[in-house]
Order: sequence, then structure tokens, then C-alpha cells
Amino acid sequence: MAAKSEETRKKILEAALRLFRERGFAESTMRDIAQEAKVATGLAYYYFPKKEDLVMAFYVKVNAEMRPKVEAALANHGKLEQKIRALVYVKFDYFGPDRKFLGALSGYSADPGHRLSPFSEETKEIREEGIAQFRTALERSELKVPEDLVEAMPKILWMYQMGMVLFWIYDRSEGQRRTQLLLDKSLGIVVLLLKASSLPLMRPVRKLILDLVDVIAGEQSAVY
Amino acid sequence: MAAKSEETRKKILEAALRLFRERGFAESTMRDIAQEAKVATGLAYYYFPKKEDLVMAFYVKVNAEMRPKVEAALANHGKLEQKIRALVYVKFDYFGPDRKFLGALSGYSADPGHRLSPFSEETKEIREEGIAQFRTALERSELKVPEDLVEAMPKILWMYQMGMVLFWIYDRSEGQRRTQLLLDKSLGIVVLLLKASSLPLMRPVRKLILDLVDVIAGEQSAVY
DNA sequence: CCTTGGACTTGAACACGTTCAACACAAGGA
DNA sequence: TCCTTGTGTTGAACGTGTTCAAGTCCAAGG
Repeated sequence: MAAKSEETRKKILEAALRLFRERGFAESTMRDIAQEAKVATGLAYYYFPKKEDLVMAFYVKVNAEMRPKVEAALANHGKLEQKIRALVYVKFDYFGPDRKFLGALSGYSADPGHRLSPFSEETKEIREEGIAQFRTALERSELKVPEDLVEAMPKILWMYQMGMVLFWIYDRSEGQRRTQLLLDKSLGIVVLLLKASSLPLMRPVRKLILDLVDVIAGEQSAVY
Repeated sequence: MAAKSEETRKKILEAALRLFRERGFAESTMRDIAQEAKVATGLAYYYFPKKEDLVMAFYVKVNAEMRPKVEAALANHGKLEQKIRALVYVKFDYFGPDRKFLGALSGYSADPGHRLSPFSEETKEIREEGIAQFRTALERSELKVPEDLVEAMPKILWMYQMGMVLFWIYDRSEGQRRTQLLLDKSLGIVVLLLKASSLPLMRPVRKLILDLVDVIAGEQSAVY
């Protein structure tokens, strides 16, 4: 019966996350994890072919658990700035207990070829969902987004969020006060820039930025 | 005699770089490296306590070898834009043959806690040298840098360079054409922004940016 | 010439991610 | 009831980074 199998999988994942939190990623052996879950080492590999897959499962799990709070954040009646801030805070809240162990992983973050990278193929679904959150935030905001930016702007905001999260992960200041500071100082500018971008005068600038985004995103854009 | 020891060290490092280039970093075993250098495995560890240390040695080596070309780039009589471009090209030229194997490493690049990260304590010396290159470029340029930006601006340019290099490492387009494109499109803007920044009107903006740089750099700045 | 101390060198051993051949077991068909 | 099939499960074994106890070598002092 499939239920039994699901049970086992869950048992292993939970054991893994428990150990990751307690000791960190590198410090938790697959043997430890299997033992903690009271199964043989090989079984852990049956369900999670790579140690990394446990992390992927963690991403997916947290992403799902976050969803209601994200909804709430988007229902926020404040201005765009409020919504963005709320979105970022949801991430901080949910990743909070795991900040330390995330730090151990985030080496991968820059490498789009690595499965665990937020830019990888494997994390695409989660990434798209994250981008969609900002699309919604924009739609529900007072901001009138110019046609040519409709697609790029959510991506840009998502990148901004990733930057904040990355900074937060490495922020060793007490209570991550420095991240607070950075968010406070930067968010205003970001929103200001977004607003300014819709001025007719900014059209050439927009074009330029879109070109850059295209090149970076790697799609075969018009520039080719 | 110290010379003999130096000889051995060099032999091992060269074997390592040879294999790294041929097969990649992960694919080159410490045992392979030792064998290629015709020494025992343990000896490789005597000179390079971690496999990563071989990479550090590579950084240092290339950095030293690049120095004359950097001088030449800075002697360039063109405008600031030319100098910056020349500096970036020196890096591309020297890292060119190793682009692939650098890709295998650059997972570490985002993690300032990792020794191989360009932001780590261990790479500080190389980093400072890199920043100094841009300081010189600015000094020798037509640009009049406002007093309050004198310190930050070279850092900002260095970051820009790191961004380009990172992009280049992952750029799978033929001949890294996309990096070309990105450089062409972005460099103009960067220089334009630098110039604009010295307008008196920009003072508040400068203050803001400097605050941000401070927070990011993590020095206990006035904002605390 | 012998001894000694320290730099240099060796290869076996260890831990950990990962693989795999073998076994257990439940469910369905004969 | 026994066999078959496929999903679960086991633990030993392999490769790789790394450590380490045990040498080897050589220059300097006796």
C-alpha cells in the first residue's frame, strides 16, 4: 500500500530536517539520518537518491506551508511597499529556524547549474510561484505598471527578494538587525524606482534595462 | 634545503592544475594528482592541507601572472570606460583556459564564509589588490570623484567586475558572446552613473548609496 | 664518523556519500 | 496453497577527501 511507503518517506525526511536543524547540514551523516529514522542507510537513498534531495524536499515543504501566509500578505491593504515587505517577512519567518543550516547550503546559490540553486531547472516551479507572488502584489497595488515592464517587473522584485534573503542568511548581526536596516533603506528606493520607471521620459531607460534582463535571463532576445 | 621543498610543492601544484584543466576539479582525485606528480598521496596534503588550497594557490598564481597586463591596461590612455574594459578583459584572458573548471568552483562564490569566496578573509589580499586596480583607474581618469565617494567607488567597480566574471563563467553562449553583450550594454550605464553621481544635486542619493554599501560591507557604520 | 632534530615522505586507515546485490514481504493469479 | 511480481528494505562495499603513525633524509654538532 502506498500509504506505508509515504509514511517511511516522511519519517526519513523528518529525521533529516531534525538533524539538519540541530547540527547543520554537513554535520548530519546519511547514516545518522537513517539511524534517527530507524531504517537502513540504503533506504534513505531509496527515497532520496542524493543528500541534496532532502534539501529539495525541504524547499518544497516549506514553500507549501508558507502559502497561506503569503496569501495573507498579499491581502494586505497597504501600499505596494507594505506588500513587498510582508512577502519578504513571510520568508524570514518560515526560514527563521533554519537560517543556520541554509547558510551551509547557500554556497550553491550562485551556480545556476546546481540543482539546489534558486535559478536552477529543478527549483523552477518554486521560483515561478515566487515570481507570481510579486506579480499579484503589483496587480493589487496602486502602481500602474507600463506595458513593456509587466513581465520583467515581478522578476526584478523576486530577484530583489532573493538578494534580501541571501543577505539575511549571512547576516550575523544580532536578530539580523543589519538585514532590517538594508530592507528599510533599500525598499523605499526600489519602490521609488518602480514608480519613476513609468514616467514617459524613462522609456529609453526601460528599454535598456529590459535588454539587460534579457541578456541575463539568457532567452534569445531581440538583441541576438 | 628549502629549494627542494619549493620544487616539490610546485610539482604538485602543476600536476593539479594540469588535471583540473583536463578533467575538471571534482574529477581530479587527490590520489590522481599525487600520482601525476609522482609522490605519495599524503605529500600532496603536506603542502596543500585541503584540496581547496590547490585552488587558492591557483588564484595567487594567476593573480601574480596577471600583474604586468594589469599595469598595461591601466597605462591605457583612453577614457575611464576604456580602462575598466581593459581591466575586465585581462581577467577574461587569464582565466580563459580555466573557465570550465572555475565553473565547478564558483558554487562557493556567494558564501562569504567559504575560504574560496572572493569575499572571504582568505582572499582578502587578492581582493584588495583588485580594488586597488580600480582606484588607480579612477585616479588616472578624467573623472573627478567626489570626496565622499573616493573610498566606495573602487569597491563598487570591483563588484561590477566580479559580476561580469561570474556571468562570464556561466555563460555558455559561443565565445561567451552574451557576456560581451552584457558588458557593452552595462558599462556605458555604469560610467554614466559614476559621472552623474558627482552632480551637486546627487548628494542625498550618494549618502543613501554609501549607507547601503556600509550596511552590506558590514562595517559598524554611523547608521548603528 | 656518529648522533640528533627537524623537515619531508610514505601508505594504510577512517569517515562519509553513494551504489548495489541480495533478501523480505504483500497482493494477486494459478 | 504455492508461485510470481514488484515494491520495500538491508547492510556490505566502493571511491574520495583527509588524517596519521611511522618512517626517511639531511645538515649541524659532537
